[in-house]
Amino acid sequence: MPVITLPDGSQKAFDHPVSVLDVAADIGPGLAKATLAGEMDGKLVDASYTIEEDGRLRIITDKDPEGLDILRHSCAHLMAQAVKELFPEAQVTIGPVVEDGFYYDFAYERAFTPEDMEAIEKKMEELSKADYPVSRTVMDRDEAVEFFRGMGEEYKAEIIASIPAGEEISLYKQGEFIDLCRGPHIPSTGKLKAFKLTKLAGAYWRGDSGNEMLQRVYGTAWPDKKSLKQYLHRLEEAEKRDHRKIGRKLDLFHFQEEAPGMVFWHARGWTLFRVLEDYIRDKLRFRGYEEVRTPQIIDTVLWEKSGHLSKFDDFMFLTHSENRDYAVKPMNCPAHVQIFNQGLKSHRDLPLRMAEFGSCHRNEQSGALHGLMRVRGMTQDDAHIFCTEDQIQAEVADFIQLLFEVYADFGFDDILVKLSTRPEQRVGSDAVWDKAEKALERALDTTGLDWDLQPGEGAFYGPKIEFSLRDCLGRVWQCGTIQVDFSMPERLGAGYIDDHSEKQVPVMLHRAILGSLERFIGILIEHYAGSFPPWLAPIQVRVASITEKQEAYAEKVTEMLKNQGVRAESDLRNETIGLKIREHAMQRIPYMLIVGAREENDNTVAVRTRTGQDLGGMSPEAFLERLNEDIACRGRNFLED
RNA sequence: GCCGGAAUAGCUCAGUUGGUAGAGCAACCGCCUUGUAAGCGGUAGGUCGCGAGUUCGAGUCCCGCUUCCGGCACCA
Repeated sequence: MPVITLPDGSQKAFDHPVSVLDVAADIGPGLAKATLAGEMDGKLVDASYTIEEDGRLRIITDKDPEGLDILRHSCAHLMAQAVKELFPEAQVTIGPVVEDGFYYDFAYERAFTPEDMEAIEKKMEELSKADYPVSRTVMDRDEAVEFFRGMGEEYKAEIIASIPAGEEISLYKQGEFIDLCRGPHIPSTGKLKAFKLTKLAGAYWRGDSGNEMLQRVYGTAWPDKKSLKQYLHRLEEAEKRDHRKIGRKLDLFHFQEEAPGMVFWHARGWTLFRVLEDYIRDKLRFRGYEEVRTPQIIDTVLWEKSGHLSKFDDFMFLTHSENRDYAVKPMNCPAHVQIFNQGLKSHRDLPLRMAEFGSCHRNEQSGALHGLMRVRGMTQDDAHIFCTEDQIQAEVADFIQLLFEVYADFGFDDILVKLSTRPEQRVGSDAVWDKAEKALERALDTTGLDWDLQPGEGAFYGPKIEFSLRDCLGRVWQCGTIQVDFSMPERLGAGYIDDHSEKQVPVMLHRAILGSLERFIGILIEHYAGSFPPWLAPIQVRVASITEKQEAYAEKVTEMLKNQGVRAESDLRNETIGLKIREHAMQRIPYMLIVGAREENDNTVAVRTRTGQDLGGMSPEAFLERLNEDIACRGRNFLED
């Protein structure tokens, strides 16, 4: 005779076992209709789940985040049902929920076409209208394997076979369609009213490129049509922020066929690049780094010694000249060790922090390239810290602090932090790994950040921390990193003399704040949607004359600003002021100074921002003062806040 | 690299069953002398990504390649 406690603390007593749906109906018909599932004593269950014991129940509707996930998961099943009806030969595999939607992978003799996708979506509409009840049954593991094998579903059988024997397998059935699933699911297919299939893709079975490729269909699902429409609109808006589009519109850079994955920086993009580089240089100056520069191509002998050539030869650009083989450097560390190795180092020299804006080339696989985010020619804001094991933690903590200081200057508040620990294949003793992993972990914990552990994901030479940011469509890109390296210094013969006059091998920390300047600029473009804060904007100020009579005055104002270090340009074209304003506003230039007869007469400028705010008239000097305040704080345009 | 899609003027895109390649914006040249998001008129601009094939004839159909886009895999 269950007594059920609801989230508001109220209790309901029943003299017979009841389902989640019964409880919802007892509360009200509206809630019963909205019920998708329940949470019984912290465990998600179907709406049809029978409650026999006392417990705490929460009714899940599409207003709950769990409800939305259930809706999407059920939508994946609906899609699988549609695919099986249209393509009975197709085999189902897995269909999980992802951000904003779901996907399902199918094994089929040919690839699905965009037309197939439309047909699948149409079939889903039909199946939803038919409002099939979704029912749950359980089976013994071996029974389930046989069951799916009997249906010709080899992939499902394989998945189930990998579940430990004796475990109960739950199956969900809607109409003729049956799928293995932990659940829970919605009570009937009619609950799915707002969905859309979004993209087709190939995906490897079990995520392994050695396996066959399956057909993946992505979709999105929402509680109602309005939310779906809003989501699709959000996507459209996000796509407008695409750094490749904005890069073209703002004349920042381009790519061309003859140099895939390598950037042609235009004047404005290069200005941005240099501002960013100088900004980091300035940060490093006060943190005890020394900046160096190392060769672009180095004899392959060094890359053999470092171990890179044997591991990454497919990804290195090789070149040959006068009976010598060279590699274009894919990373800077071996070169930095060469500098470290010049002259005998003492423990008093450690930690030694060596930075380089290192231009590196990696022959990334063609399918991996993605605008500025994944390139073949990149510039890392790289540095290597040579230190003792005891210095690791302090150096890491110091670096994380610096990284967050930098990211804060750009207003990033969604930084994904991951710690990757020892993989199976590795160098170095367990004692050393213990020490390094602990050091990274402690350094992370002192920051109070949320971070994820990725066991076994570290490099063979040491553990690492990764800092990732998202692009306009939510794709995650690793930017900053700090990695401990127990291997390279020894391989390349680095050493220092300790306080007992003994030779020791230093630990090397590889670290980058931005990662690659290219990728970071790509992220920045999307983050600001091209409206860079004044300190970053390639052109900060545009002085626009109203008629040609103000040419000389406009030039004078522009020159004055330029002499004060402002990136100012004048627009003296014989065009209407309306056109000039439109064009410069679209170019996202933070400030426009408009000069007509009145301004020339008063020795002022009329200040307008790219968002259309009118700051009124002021002297050029007064404007300069405000601009400099703005630039100094690195915040957003003062008029936009 | 793998699966799918795409490539037409500087940009965004149209181009029917195979029959002499189009628009808007930008550019250039005039006129206008302009007051806070597009002034008016004119001119020019293309080996339809590259290569081969089918055909009397290919932007359009077939094949190969390149690059890009969306995923997957990879990322020292």
